Amino acid sequence: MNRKISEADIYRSTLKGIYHQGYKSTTMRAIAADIGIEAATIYNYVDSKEQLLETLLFEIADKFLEGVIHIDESSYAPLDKIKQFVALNINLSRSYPYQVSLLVNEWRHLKSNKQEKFLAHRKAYEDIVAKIIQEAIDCGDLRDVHVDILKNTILSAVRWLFSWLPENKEKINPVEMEKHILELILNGISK
Amino acid sequence: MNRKISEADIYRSTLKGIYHQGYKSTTMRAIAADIGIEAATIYNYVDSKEQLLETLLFEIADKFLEGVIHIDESSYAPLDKIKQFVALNINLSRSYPYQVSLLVNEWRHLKSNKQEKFLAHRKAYEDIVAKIIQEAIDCGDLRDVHVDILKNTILSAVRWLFSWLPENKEKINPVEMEKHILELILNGISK
DNA sequence: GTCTATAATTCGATAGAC
DNA sequence: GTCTATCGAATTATAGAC
Repeated sequence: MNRKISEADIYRSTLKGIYHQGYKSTTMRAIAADIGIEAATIYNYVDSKEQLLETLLFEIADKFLEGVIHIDESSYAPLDKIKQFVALNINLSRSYPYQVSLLVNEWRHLKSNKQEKFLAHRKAYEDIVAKIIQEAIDCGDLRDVHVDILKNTILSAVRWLFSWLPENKEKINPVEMEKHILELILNGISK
Repeated sequence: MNRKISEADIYRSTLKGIYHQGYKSTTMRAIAADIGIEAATIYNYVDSKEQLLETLLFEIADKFLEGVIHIDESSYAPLDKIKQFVALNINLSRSYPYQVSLLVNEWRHLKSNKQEKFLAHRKAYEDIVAKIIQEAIDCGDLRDVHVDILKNTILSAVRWLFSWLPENKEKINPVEMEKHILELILNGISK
């Protein structure tokens, strides 16, 4: 064994860097220094900096799309599908908080064709979410509000977890947390 | 009059650039080209690129802090303060969507001392929000949930507007929109 | 597989002519 | 006030020794 590092070390360091400083500010030198090698060595594992972002980005995007497809294809009632969807977001944000953060902004740094691929991927994901929401409206389980407003409010209401969970010292009981968030989204903040 | 452009042109172009590509990818040359001048000319109006970001960032941060202070100091009941707070977010996101977007991530590109200033500013803002929420819990108007979960869910639930409103073709009636969003946050998505 | 050295580019910012 | 020209630093990526 004459390997100083592994490919996983590079991806882990890249992810940490992008999460804290953003893609552009995370230099190959900084990634290398973080794991104790020189920048040139990275190119023995990956082709380019963009490939690092691309891999990390589509890996987590696939998990979201797969998850929502499975929920959609399940036999749950529409409202229960939405509950499952919120749970999916909480679980992925808990398991992969750093990677989830990439989905918000960093896709802009992909080159044109990869960027289009990502946006198509995201559209497929959001279309399924919108479809589930529409079904829940149609069967009278959800408020009859403009579907975009409903969709974005739901999506947005769980988009703070990826930045909060890593810093959360108290380590709130995850089952309790999910219960509370679900309650807030389904039945509102007011008592 | 021998001025080709104005300071406002520079800030407007900078803001548009950062909104679409991020601070690091928005070069002084690109800003200049967008308004039909050379990059060097910008330095006749501002000292540095960071000054552009700093000005735009604190300008909008001040509006949020001022707004929430006025709400807190008003004679509204706690729950009504929260309604006012949601309305404040919707109004600022509508009036300054590009600038609001800066608050999410771009503050990371400020230099250390300005970054600390921003974070102190943001903490003051969120502390007031937390205080209002706690008061509303105490008087029995809000669900008795961990205040961080409540705060982040509310803050997050209106954080999609700045990116959605500029692209919203249908131009939904703003009064109607505010009513619906308020309803979703206060009473939940389920009917 | 990792290193040193460096090529090629791009960026923020300045100097000085007009 | 705006321009051309350019400096100096930083970046991604490659070449080649070991």
